[in-house]
Amino acid sequence: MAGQTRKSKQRDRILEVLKQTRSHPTAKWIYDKVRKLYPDLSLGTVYRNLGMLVKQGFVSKLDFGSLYDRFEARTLPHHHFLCEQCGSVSDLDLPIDHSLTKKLKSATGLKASRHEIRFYGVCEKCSVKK
Amino acid sequence: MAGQTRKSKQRDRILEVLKQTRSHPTAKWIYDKVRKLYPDLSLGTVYRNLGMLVKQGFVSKLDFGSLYDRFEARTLPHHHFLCEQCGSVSDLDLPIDHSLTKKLKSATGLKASRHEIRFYGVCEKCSVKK
DNA sequence: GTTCATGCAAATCGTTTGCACAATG
DNA sequence: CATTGTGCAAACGATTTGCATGAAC
Repeated sequence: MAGQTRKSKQRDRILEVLKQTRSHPTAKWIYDKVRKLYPDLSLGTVYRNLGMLVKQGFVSKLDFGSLYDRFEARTLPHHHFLCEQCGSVSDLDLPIDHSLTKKLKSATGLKASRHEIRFYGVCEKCSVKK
Repeated sequence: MAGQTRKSKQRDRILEVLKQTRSHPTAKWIYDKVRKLYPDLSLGTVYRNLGMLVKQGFVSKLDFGSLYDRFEARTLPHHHFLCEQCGSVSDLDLPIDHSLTKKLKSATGLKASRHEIRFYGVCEKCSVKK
């Protein structure tokens, strides 16, 4: 009843391609890569397999939040808390630590103009609901 | 030739609604709110006006990255650098500062299980291209 | 009156899903 | 053979866009 996972050449290749890149590709990019070996591959298969690989923990989906655009009338930089249960986003009033961008510069040479910290957890409302 | 921006009741109301909430609403949510006053409002108008307000700096669009899902075969937590020019995403090897979640807890009471820092700037490749 | 903003509907685009067939075990 | 994975195409859902009409100036 657990539902088995069978081997699939397509899935193996998808994971391999993903392991061999340092970029953070989209499904389409992976599709184009893998299609060189399996020209009949379909995008749907890529999405399905990525979903399985994420579920199995071999792959991370970069969590850029929900599918929806979200807006706010608060323009100054600030951090966010994202509830993993209800998907809500809350502003945080933590002070901005400007030394972080300096640390980034000295460690990597990259010049960032700003940064945002995203904390992930369970918000108060959701932790009350058992 | 600059193209003028005229006053519009709909846009005023959209900004007002956005200013009065502490949440980070979607376009649809705003649409439903504003429609109580202007029942003929269309979603397209909401999107158009949000775009204008963002361009004018009155509103921020929460930058959750591109429309596309992005994947990576790197499962351990790490930070990211996002290029504002070419949209590329790079992994960073900065150490994870676990004291941040403790600071969050003592400042707000919120318990985060993890966090991610996103630095925004111009990547090396793009800063070379003039 | 000229130009910009609106409402409506159709188009777009990334992602998901139903289905018949092929591959796995 | 029983079940899972695939390709294909259609469906889906958020966002964008073309167009005729209405509002701003």
